[in-house]
Order: sequence, then structure tokens, then C-alpha cells
Amino acid sequence: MPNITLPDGKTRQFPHPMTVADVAASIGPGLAKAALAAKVNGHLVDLSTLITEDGQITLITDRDPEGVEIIRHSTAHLLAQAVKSLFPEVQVTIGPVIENGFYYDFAYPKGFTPEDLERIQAKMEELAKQALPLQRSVLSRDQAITFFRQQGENYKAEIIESIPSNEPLSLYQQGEFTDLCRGPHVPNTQCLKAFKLMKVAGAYWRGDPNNQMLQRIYGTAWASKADLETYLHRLAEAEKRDHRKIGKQLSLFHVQEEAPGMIFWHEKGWRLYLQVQDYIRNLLREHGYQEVHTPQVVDRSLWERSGHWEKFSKDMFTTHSENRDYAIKPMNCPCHIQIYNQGLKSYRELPLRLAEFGSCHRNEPSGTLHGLMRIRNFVQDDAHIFCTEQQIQEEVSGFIDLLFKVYTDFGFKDILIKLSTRPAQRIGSDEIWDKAEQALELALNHKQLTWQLQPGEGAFYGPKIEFSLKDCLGRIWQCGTIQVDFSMPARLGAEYVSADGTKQVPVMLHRAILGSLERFIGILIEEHAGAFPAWLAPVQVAVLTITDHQHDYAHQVDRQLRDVGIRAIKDLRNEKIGLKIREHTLQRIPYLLVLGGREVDKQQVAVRTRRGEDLGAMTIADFITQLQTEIDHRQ
RNA sequence: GCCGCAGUAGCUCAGUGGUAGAGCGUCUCCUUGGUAAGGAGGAGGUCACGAGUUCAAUCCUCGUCUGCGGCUCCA
Repeated sequence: MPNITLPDGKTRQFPHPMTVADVAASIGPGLAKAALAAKVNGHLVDLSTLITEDGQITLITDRDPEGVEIIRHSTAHLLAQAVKSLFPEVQVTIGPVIENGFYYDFAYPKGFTPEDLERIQAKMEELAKQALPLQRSVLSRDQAITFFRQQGENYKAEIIESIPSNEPLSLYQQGEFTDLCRGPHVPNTQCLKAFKLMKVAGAYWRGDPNNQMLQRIYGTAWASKADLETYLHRLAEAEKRDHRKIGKQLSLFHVQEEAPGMIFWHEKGWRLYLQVQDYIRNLLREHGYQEVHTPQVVDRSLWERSGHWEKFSKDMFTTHSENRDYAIKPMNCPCHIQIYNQGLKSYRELPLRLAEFGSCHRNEPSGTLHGLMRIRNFVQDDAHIFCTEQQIQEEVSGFIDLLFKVYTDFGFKDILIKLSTRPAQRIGSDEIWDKAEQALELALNHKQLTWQLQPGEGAFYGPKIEFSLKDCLGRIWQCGTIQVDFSMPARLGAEYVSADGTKQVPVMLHRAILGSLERFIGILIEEHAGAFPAWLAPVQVAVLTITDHQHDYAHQVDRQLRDVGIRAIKDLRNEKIGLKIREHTLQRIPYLLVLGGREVDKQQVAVRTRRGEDLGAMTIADFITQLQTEIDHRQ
């Protein structure tokens, strides 16, 4: 006699056990039709689940986020079914839900072509129309292994073998196709109305590069065709923000074959770059950092002592001269320790903060290069803080404050924070790891930040916090970081004299706020879609003449702007004002000053913004005051 | 590095086994025009690079380089 409580608090009593679908039907035919699954006492279950005991039931439809996830998961099964029916020799593996969709990995050495994808999509649509029921059954582990081995599905059998033996396994069958799955799933394939296969890619079995390469098919799935269209439209809009595209349109930078993974910065891109760098440079000076500069090319012996040569030599660019091997520096820290080591340091000098905009080269694998985001030559807003163990937490705390100020100034709000703790292979005692991890954790918690723990993901030399931002397509890129290092100062002989007169090894904190300036600027470009706030805009003002009678006045206006440090250009071409406005608007220049006969007569400028607003005519002095306020406030 | 796809004018792209085309831009001329494209004419390409097949390759095959989408990696 199950007693069922619904979300509105009402209870219903049933004379005998019923399925979830029956419960839905008892509430109303509309719900019975819309229901995809249900949550019974907090657990997601199928509509076919038999309810034998009292419980809380929430029915799930495609209006619930869980409902959309179930649709995505079932669409992954539909994909597998379609692939198996078109390509019987393929073996299935796994097919999870991801953000906005799903993927499924198949073992298929021949690989799928784009044409195959179209055929698969068509097959899926056909199978969806057939309204095939998804039927759940439960097998023992051994039965399941035998079942999949018989089907020739060795990957599935391998997955089951790794599941603890006492757990029963559920299988879902739709038509000819059966897949191992925890569920729940939609009741039949007709519930899958809006999906699209997006791309094929290689993926290693179990994420291990030593294993076989599988074929991964990515797809997106939604509750309705309208949602799917909205998503595809959003995607197309997001692609327009791509920093590589905007970099070309606005002539900020380019790359070419002769220098893979390295950037040719054009004038406008470089102004943006310098603007970002100057901002950080001033901030670091205000916050007690000493800016230094160290060599690009350093003898191999230093890298041997730091440990880089042994561990990372294949990822470093090297050069050779007069019987000596050199490495082009992949990072600044060993060089900073050389500066630290000049002269005996006292505990009174700590914390000592050395900063450098050092150009670093890393020979990243070719397949990982990506626009400005992942490159082989980059500059970090890098600094190393030499301090005592007791000073770690305060330094970390101060750093996080500084980082948030910077990210806010640049207009970022969505910042992902991760704390990575001790890996299996590491140096340093457990006590010191405890202390360092606690210092990082406390610093995060004191600021009430949400963060994610990544156990075992720390560097071998110490734990770290990472601050990441998303690009226009939602890909996550690490930007800021702070890492505790127990290893390198000792390896390279850094010491200080403590209060009791003994020599001690300082702790070193590696830290960067922006991380790679190139990567940060890449994300900045996408965040603003190239329409930078005035304080960052490579060109802040364009002075446009209507006819050549205004040339002298345009020179005058341009001169006045430059005299106060405003980045201006003038456009004196023999073109109509409409064309000039169009072109400079497309170049995302914040302010356009239109000069015609009227402006010359009144000694004014007519101001138009890149958003198309007409701010009217004003004196150049008024315009400068207004713009400078905007720049000063980083609006 | 691995899997797949791509590389044609400065840019965006079309195209074909018989040595190439559009729009925009550039250049010249006309036009002096008031808030998102004024008009006319001209120039511009070793079809990424190297081999092979063929009477003939930008097109087909193989290799290399680079880019794009993923995977792995990211001191």
C-alpha cells in the first residue's frame, strides 16, 4: 500500500504497487505524456520503476535540468544504436553527458568521415521516429560479461570487469541494441526530438595515450527544436568572438609558419599588450614587488642544478655555442634565485618579492598550440616571493586580494578556482605539505570563495591554487596561479639568516596574476569581442573630417588629444563621412569625432560612440575631461 | 605527440584532370559629400611545400610543413 508524497505536499495512497508512469497518469494525462523519469526519495529512476514503498516522488519532464540531462544521455544511446546498425563491426565503449550535449566513444580503426556523420544523424532521426521503448533489465556481473563478450563488445566487458563483483548491473535495450548503463533513460526514443551530431575526434581509451585511439562523436541535444536552434545560434555568435578572428580583423597580431606557436604583434595589438603590462607593472610596484630582468639564454648547468634539464629537457629550446649547451629559459625562477643569492639575506628582508616580465619559451607539443592561448613563446606577469613558512598564508592571502582586484578591473566575474594537493611522487616532509596545503585552503576559505579540490594534482615540489577563465566557447584556460615550492630554493642554495643566527632555506612562492600575457589578452579579446573599454583600447579616438576644408582643424584636435596622452588617429581621406564612421565603428574605436564646417566655426567636436550613440557637439576640452574620467575609472 | 579535417589574390570564399574566378581591400581618375558601404577603370595568384601517377596535376596518390576540432600533456 504505497503512500506517495508529491512535491506540493499532497499525499496519495495506492492500493497496490504501481510504476512511476502510473503515478504520473493518476495525476493527469498531460503529465503522463510529459514525464521522462522521476526522482524517488532523491534518486533518479525510470518511469517503469515499480514503487512498492512509501516515498516522495517528483516527476521529471524536459523542463527540468535533470530531464534535459536524461535526454542527452538517451541521445548518446541512440547514437550508439545508429552506429551499430550502420557499422556492425564497431565496438561501443562509453557515452557520457557533457555540457550542452554528449559524446560516445567507438572503437573503429577506419574512423568516421563527415559523410558518415550525416548518415548516422539520419539513422538516429529514423530510429527516434519509431518510438522504440527503452527497456531496463538487471543482470549479474558474470551474466553481463558473458552477454557482452558474446556480442563481441570487449570494451564493455572490460568496463564491467572493473566494477565491484557484488553490484548488480542494469542494461537498457532499444530495438536490437543493448547497452550497459546505470540510467535512467527516457521511456522511448520518440522523446528525443532535437539533437545534432557536431564533430568527430580521436580520444584515447580510458584517457591513456598508451591505449588504442577511439573515435569520439560529439553531439548536442535539447528538449525542443527551438532550444537546439537557440544553442546553435549562440554557438555561431560565440565563434564571432574568437580572438584569432578578431585579431585579424582588428590587425592586432598574426602567426605564420616560420614561427609556429609564436606571435607577431602588430602595432595595435602591441599597444594593448603594453597597456596591460603597464597596469600590472604599476600595481606590483605599489604592492612591494621589485621588478628585475634576467637572461633569456642560460647555460645548461643551471638547469641541471634546478632539475629542469633532467625532467623537461625535451620541452626546452636549446642552443649551442663554443662548446657550451644553453637552454632558452622556460621559466624565470632559477634566475630569480640567482638574484636572491647575491649577498647574504636576513630574515628581516623577507618576504622578498622579485617580479619579471620575462620572455619564456617552451616547446609545447604541436597538437596543443591554440591561437594566443597555448603558445611556445610567452611572457608571464611572473614573480617569486621568498618567505618563511610562517609568512606563507599572509602572502597567499594578499596575493588573492590583488588577483581579484585585477580580474575585476578587467571585467571578469566568472573565475574558476582549484586547489591542487600533494601528488604521490613528491619531495618535502608530510608536515610541511600539511602546513602549505592548510595555508592555501585557509586563505581561500577566509575570503569565502568557492573552489574545487584536485587531490593529487599538485606539483612535485608543492601545492598550488589555479585561477582559470573561460573563452568564448567555454573552454577553460588557467591564468593566475600561486604555487608553494619547497624544493628549488634548497637545490639552488638559497638561504637566509634567521633570528637565532642559523642559516635557513626560504620557501618560494611562484605566482602570476594574469599568467601568460598572451593568453590573458586572448581571453580579454573574446570577453569584450574586441570592443575594449577606453582605458585598454589600442585606439581610443578617431578624428574624422567631412571635407578637406577641416584638415587644419583635425590636426589641431589630434594634437590636443595626443598632448594629454590619448591614443588618437585621424582620417582625412577623401571619403564620405558614412564610410569613415562605418569603418572605424567596425574597428571598435570607442569614440569618433566628426569635424565639419559647423564644428570648425564653433571650435567644437561632434562625438559619436562605437555603439552608434550621438553625444552631440562639445568643446575638445570637455570631451577630453569626459574621456579621461572614463579612462581613470577603467569603465 | 595521437586521431580527424583543411591550406586557392592582402581578407572572406567559389571552382576545375587541359596552367583559375567573385566580393571586399589596394592603385588611378571622377566626386567635397553631415553620422554604418558615392561612381568608373586598372593591377594583383609557382592554387602551402616536395615527390609520384598522367600526354597533361591547383585537382588523383604519397610525404613534409602549418592551421582548425578533439585526446593526451601543460615544469
